[in-house]
Amino acid sequence: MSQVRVRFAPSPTGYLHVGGLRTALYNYLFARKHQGTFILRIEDTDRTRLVEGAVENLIDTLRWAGLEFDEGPGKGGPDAPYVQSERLPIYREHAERLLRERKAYYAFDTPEELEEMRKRQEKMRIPPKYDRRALKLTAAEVELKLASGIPAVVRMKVPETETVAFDDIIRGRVEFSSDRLDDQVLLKSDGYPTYHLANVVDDHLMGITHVIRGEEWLSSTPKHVLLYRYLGWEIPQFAHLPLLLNPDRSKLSKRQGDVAVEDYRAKGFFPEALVNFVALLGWNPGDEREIFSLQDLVREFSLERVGKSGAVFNLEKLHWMNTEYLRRRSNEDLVTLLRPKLAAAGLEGFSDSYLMQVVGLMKERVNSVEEFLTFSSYFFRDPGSYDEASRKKNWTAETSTVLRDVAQGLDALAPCTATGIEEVVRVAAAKRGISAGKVIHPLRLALTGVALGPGLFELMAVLGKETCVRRIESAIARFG
RNA sequence: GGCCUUAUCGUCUAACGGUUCAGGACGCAGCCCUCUCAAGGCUGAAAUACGGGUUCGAUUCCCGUUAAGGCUACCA
Repeated sequence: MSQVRVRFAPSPTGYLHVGGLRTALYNYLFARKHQGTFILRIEDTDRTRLVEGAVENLIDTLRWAGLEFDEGPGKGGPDAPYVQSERLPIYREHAERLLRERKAYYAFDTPEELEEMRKRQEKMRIPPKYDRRALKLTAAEVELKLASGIPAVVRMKVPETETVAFDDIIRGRVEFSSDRLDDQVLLKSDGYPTYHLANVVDDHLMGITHVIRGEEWLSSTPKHVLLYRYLGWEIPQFAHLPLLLNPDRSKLSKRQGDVAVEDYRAKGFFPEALVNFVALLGWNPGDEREIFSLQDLVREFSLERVGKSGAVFNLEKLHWMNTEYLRRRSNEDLVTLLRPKLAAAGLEGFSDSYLMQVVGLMKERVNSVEEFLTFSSYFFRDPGSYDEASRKKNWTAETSTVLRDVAQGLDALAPCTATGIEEVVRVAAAKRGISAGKVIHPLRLALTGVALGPGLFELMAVLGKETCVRRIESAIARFG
């Protein structure tokens, strides 16, 4: 196999889609696996859909995910520029070549005329397709229209009846009959190319060996094959990836949940977890391993093991995956990640050793760094409210009396250790002749405001006795 | 409507004609552990869309049906 060159070619319409992330990932893995080159190319040929800052966002998100590209915008490379809007003359040149060779032709139809034509065809129940009225124009008529500045497009001339076939790495041989193919617009009236022209021209000029992209492109591939043939170019290998799906099995869309990688990033998912998760949507190693670092994936990946059917983007498994990665992080790492989130919530001034203890207690109970705050805010501030169900169930007539005993016992406790605290609590319970549980549950409520969390004595040792006593007193003041 | 693609537990998937009561994972249920919640351990329910072939033998190959999805733009 000659030197592998692959590309990820998103259009900058705002954010990186998780489906795009997987496409980028598979391209990246394939390139690295074969010591090839991974190229980022920006397909910004639709001026109406441009979004400010989208390219920077795309690059930033790719970097976050760990997918470094070798050539692309901002990075340069032998085939620069890698932004299609900066390559307009190249597309025009090739369009003109096709024009000269009569493999393409000018058309001057207005959007209204095309719309009308489509409606008529629909009514007659025939497949909507350009009727080639522009081909009836004489050379002189075309010249005249061009000269007078009437908006013109260049359309490719698809052969009447011919079988267009190609071999897809994932799907095998796929055949189309050319009479079903439309005379695709190649160059728009604003001078920009359509995807089809720009894509084929760039893939050839950039020496792309494998086109790895989503299945939504499968139907337009015969047009691309025809274009390669018209231009006399070698056809790259195609690999059309199965789609990522909504729970209802339609193509993954914004309507049914988060599709932007940055949404998951903002929610605190680890890049390794998201990457690992999407890698397994359509690909598997053939055995029962599921946790893979990017390096592992590079080693194991192959297009041959990519499946054919669409995969539902299953949030629950992503959560599990993220939890797996969280458990694997060191407590030090987690403290480092937690600190800025605390600061953002206006919670500062905690020592590393304090946060290390919090992380130690909560690590097995949270699924993301965010959850250290949402599930255990009581480590960082006194409870603002108390779980009502737990209060009703656990706060009895004798509670305040026994908690006062506990507070007193804590005051007297010299080294405030978990075992020492446990002793205090059990002694207080014994003194009033009640079970330890009768103390533990209301005590937890008084200290944390909630009914769940880590072992109470460890938790109290971390909070420290001043905080514990203060919270006990304020709960007693509140509930009597 | 036309063209193309796809079809194993709810979901992600394994089994590339034969040591398969169809394996694993997520999720779910139960039990154990236990001061709660988790974690952990154990157990369980849960699938080859349907109908024809081919074959000694089909989840696996072929055909049809059905269903789902994609495409059908001067969007990518």
